[in-house]
Amino acid sequence: MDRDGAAEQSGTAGAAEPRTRRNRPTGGGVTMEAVGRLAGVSQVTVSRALNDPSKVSAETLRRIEEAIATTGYVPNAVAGALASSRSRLVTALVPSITNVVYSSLVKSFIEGMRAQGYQILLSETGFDPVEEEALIAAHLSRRPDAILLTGIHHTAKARHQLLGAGIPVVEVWDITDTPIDMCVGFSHSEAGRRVADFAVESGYSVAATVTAADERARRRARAFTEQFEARAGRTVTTVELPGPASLAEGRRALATLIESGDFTTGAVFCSSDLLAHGALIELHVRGIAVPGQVAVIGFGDQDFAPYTEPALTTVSVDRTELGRRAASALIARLAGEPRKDAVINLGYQIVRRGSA
Amino acid sequence: MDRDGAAEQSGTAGAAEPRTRRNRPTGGGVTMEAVGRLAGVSQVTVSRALNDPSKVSAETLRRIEEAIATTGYVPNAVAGALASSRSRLVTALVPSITNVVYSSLVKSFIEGMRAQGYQILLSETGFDPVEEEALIAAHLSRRPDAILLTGIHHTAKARHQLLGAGIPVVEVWDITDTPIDMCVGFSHSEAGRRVADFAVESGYSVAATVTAADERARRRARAFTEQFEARAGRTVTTVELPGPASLAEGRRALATLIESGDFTTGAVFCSSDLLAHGALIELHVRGIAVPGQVAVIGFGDQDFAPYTEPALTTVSVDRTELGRRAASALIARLAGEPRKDAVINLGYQIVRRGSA
DNA sequence: TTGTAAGCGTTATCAG
DNA sequence: CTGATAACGCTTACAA
Repeated sequence: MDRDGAAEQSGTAGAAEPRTRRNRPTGGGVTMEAVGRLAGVSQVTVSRALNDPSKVSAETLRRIEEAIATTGYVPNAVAGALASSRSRLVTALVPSITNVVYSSLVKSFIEGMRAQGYQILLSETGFDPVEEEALIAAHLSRRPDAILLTGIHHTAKARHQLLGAGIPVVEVWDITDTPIDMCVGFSHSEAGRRVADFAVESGYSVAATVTAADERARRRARAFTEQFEARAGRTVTTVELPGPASLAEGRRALATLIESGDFTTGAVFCSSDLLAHGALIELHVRGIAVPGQVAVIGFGDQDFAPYTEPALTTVSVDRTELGRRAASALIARLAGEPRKDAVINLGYQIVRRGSA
Repeated sequence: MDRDGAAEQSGTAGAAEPRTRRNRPTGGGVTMEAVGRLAGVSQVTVSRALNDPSKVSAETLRRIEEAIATTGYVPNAVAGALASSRSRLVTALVPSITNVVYSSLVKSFIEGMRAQGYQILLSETGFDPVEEEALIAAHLSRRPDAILLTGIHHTAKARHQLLGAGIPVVEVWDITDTPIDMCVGFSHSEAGRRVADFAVESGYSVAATVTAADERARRRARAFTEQFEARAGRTVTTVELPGPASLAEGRRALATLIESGDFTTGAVFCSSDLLAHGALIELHVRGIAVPGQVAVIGFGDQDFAPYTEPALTTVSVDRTELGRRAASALIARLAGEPRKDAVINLGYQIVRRGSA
């Protein structure tokens, strides 16, 4: 079979058609038109064959499929989106793509959306609302069918543009009574408070927090501190890191805490498991018994948490479920279903292991 | 100022224009047309104001900017891409987005591309070439200006479609003399061999490998094994995991190795730092001296590697630089520069710390 | 079952 | 400096 069927057909087409604006530069794209010509049908029929094969006769379908195979045709989703005003594209904004907490959430979100034929355009805001605003505009320019945002705090302009876009929006990893559209997450302040309860009830009368530069983490730490101070009547020592969480920062924070002399025994609530793991290592190196002298509580329940030494007591949030629920919330809206549960609280769970 | 300027203008426009096909459904999108009407200029002038302000008078520009602000206009990149056949979109495919090794690489790639105005459509292949093939087709349908792939092994159909797309392609995290287009990475087999040299020269005469389900990791392990056996004259014990690397799997693998009795002393080469860290923990729990009785070597030099106990000896690959170079390679091509270095070998570095 | 025609919101070309 | 006008490659009526 002739590899270059299109060229052959152009002869068939006959008389000199007026040449179009662009001199068909690189072979950049086979069109439905070309596929149709090769299959002996019109362009629309090819469109139908692709979008709803039941509307095309078996024989025609076969010829079209053959033509697609020989031309190596790849549908142009850009043109499709413009014509139908449905892009089958969904946008997602997360604070960090290298942080498993977010990437695992996004992973299950992507899987959920992909199962329905949606592709995901992902960007990272770096925890910065201004950056987020710029990215929202950039994403909106691609005319996504829906959008996922992390957190509930966005600039006024961002909210305005989101509302103006008229598409379903889901905010995740936090919770509010007044979402832009929909929301699936949990309460960070409540989680912080409950960890304080847990610490108090576990018998710790002294506490410290180690918190990365993340508004939600700070909110947890603040709630923890208030509750712990209220119940234990002791001031909580606070360490706020200037940057993101890491094992190294966890070690350093514990070293600081211990060496300062302010904190020699008690419970440390870290804003992430990574920090907590670092804390564990530093304590081990210094020969400080865990949880005997110092207890450590993490946040996130990352997959390594059960395997640290001792195993990490932490707060578990089902990120996979969260991503899944975010996806199905959007999918329901995209399918035209009326919005039912605008706010879904997935909660969290304090998992007691060896470290506290 | 009237919020709904467009409506006001439609009165100005005068007589009944023939209504278009769609009844302007949701206010889904302000157009350049609408902005132009409000600013008292034509649609093309708005386009110019946005793409090349120097071609528009200062006064006109001001009025257009005002109109954009009051209408909340967001450019339609879909229409723009169709008209210009440049999408300003670049596609990236990685095996896993939750694995820092890849996400950190992608992060710096994204930053590099974004600086030039490109957005990145990211998907995860799950280490599966068939899945990758499907994703390549899906991505190509968005008509990206360029594409980044992880690794050098792709299905024949994928290669064919990539070639047909006629866009710059960069393959990363591996190396070959025959890239689809360009390639930036390092040699996995060479790295494996050099780790074997390192182990032999460090005095270990017994070795084992623990390897996750990743073709490149296996290639490193195989090269390590061959070289070690050749130089030390001893068979290398091999543990191949069925799934991805994790701290848990690292612990388990070491437990298996030790309990089998085949391996009581020597060096263990793990296919990732995560596995190595798990190994360290398991050895610690069992009271086995590191590196005295068992030495551990990781791969990747993740940020936690210097902070494990003992600090992890591992193979460092500059992923940030890799992502950056991949971006600049594409950007150069997109700017029309001729391809210079089609293959860039960034190498790797064996970092000796405490564990081996 | 298939085809024709119009239009999606831009950019590129060509005039003025 | 500004404006018509023709594409870009599809999808959606509407007709045959």
